[in-house]
Amino acid sequence: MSPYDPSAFPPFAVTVDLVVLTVRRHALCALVVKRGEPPFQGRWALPGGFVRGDEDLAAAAARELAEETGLCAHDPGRPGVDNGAHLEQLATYGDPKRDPRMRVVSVAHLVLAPDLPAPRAGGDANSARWAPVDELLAAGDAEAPGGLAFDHAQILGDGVERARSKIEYSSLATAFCPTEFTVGELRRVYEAVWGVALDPRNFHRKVTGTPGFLVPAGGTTTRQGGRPAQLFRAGGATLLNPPMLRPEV
Amino acid sequence: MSPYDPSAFPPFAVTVDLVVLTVRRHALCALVVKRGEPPFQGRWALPGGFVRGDEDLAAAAARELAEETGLCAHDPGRPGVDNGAHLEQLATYGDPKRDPRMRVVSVAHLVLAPDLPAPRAGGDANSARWAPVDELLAAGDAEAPGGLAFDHAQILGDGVERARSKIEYSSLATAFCPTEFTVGELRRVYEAVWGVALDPRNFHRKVTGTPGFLVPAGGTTTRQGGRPAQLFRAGGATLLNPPMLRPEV
DNA sequence: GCTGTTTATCGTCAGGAAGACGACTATGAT
DNA sequence: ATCATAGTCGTCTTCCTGACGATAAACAGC
Repeated sequence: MSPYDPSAFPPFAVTVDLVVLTVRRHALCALVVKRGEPPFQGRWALPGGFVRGDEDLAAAAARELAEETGLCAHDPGRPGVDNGAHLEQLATYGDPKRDPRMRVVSVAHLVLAPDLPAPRAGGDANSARWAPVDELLAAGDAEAPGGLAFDHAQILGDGVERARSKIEYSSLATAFCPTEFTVGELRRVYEAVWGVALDPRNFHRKVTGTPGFLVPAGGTTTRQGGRPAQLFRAGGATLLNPPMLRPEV
Repeated sequence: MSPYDPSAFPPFAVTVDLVVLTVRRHALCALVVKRGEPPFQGRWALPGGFVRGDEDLAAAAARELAEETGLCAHDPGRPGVDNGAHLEQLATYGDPKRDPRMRVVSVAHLVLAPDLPAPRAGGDANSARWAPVDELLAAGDAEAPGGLAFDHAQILGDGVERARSKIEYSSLATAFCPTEFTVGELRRVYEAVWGVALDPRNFHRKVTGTPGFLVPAGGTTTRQGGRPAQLFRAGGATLLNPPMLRPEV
């Protein structure tokens, strides 16, 4: 068969879906939007949309992210503005039955963002919200009445697992923090993402002792109450060696 | 816009490409096939092909793998025969210009296989071979005369990097070994994949001391020369904690 | 001002893991 | 018999981590 005869392959629709994670009030939260049309009308789903004909996958993800949140994604693959969120490709989902209407292959992307103001979804604030991932995943998949649409529960679970493991050996946890942050704020990020309590003294020793992880920003803040804490910025290091260790069990 | 109006999205072709890695003669090698038609006619490329209309992505990858190598892939996602190779999704490549003829989105998969007999490619042995990844990557990308076709140098590089990092914290290195193997053979896998020399004594202590990594198979072999070595099988553990450490620099 | 509370930061100590490397063992080759 | 090769067991030092005591600097309430 000729691999490029247009009749030799079936047509696919390609979409991007976004797992946008942030830490709000000590909980790991994901952005979900309410579906306005069938199937799964009225159900919550991950934001996403079709890839355009002349558009790269990462560009499509960044465009959808900007449309949904106003965030400017910082693609680590190419230098540029980094006043935004971290964006990386997560995985691709292509089960023939994942969309009941047609064959859709979805390239899921993972976004890690600092705490944001209330989400906007094309101006309609009622149709988008931050929801704790524990609640979303406990609600089950699309078979369950309150579960996410399509296979989005699976996608969200994969994204959360990626985030949980990636902050172990990279400095990505800083993507959940504002530009300047304290060691305590960074620790609360780890605690929220992993769902565990960490020893503040050992955590402080670890992160300040890892070269390139944090650089002092020169000020202090007392926004958490208690003794003023030094402010830091994310350092140049992206890989932590040795890694942060997630506590057992 | 209606997201499911067929006129609202452009048509894509979806393919799977395979990064099939093995260890041969102390070198990490990848399977490449010679292209029989333009573009890049006569150049080496990764094996792959179109996803069928009713086929899951992993199934398409397993089918292509079987067609190219006769290997039976062991998808860790679902239980089944595991007399074959490890297969996992790697990443998806969708640059609008990655194929000069049309819009093709390729879902790359990574396969780790034990050393195999000479490859077959549809019966034509001249059109497929194992090549050391160092040579393939040193040859450059599709711009260079001897480089891999399309963006396959990029895909291969990503697959190699995934394999290099994944054997650190998982027991995946055993996927490069036959069913029964010695500690020395497993060490040579790590040395080939990482391109470093490891201390045989510390390596032996590490792998035999990690619970669930190796289980004794009950025999010994002398196929490497020297003192007979105990034979092991891969144990049930998939995640190594603490991980194997790749030496610095 | 004083006291209690909260958070940040520094220090100490014991246990474990890893790198460096010595020593011994069991095979085949000469 | 001797040597080369590979495998296996120990030792020692160093570093990292977890557990946890102690001090520091802010604020709230009396």
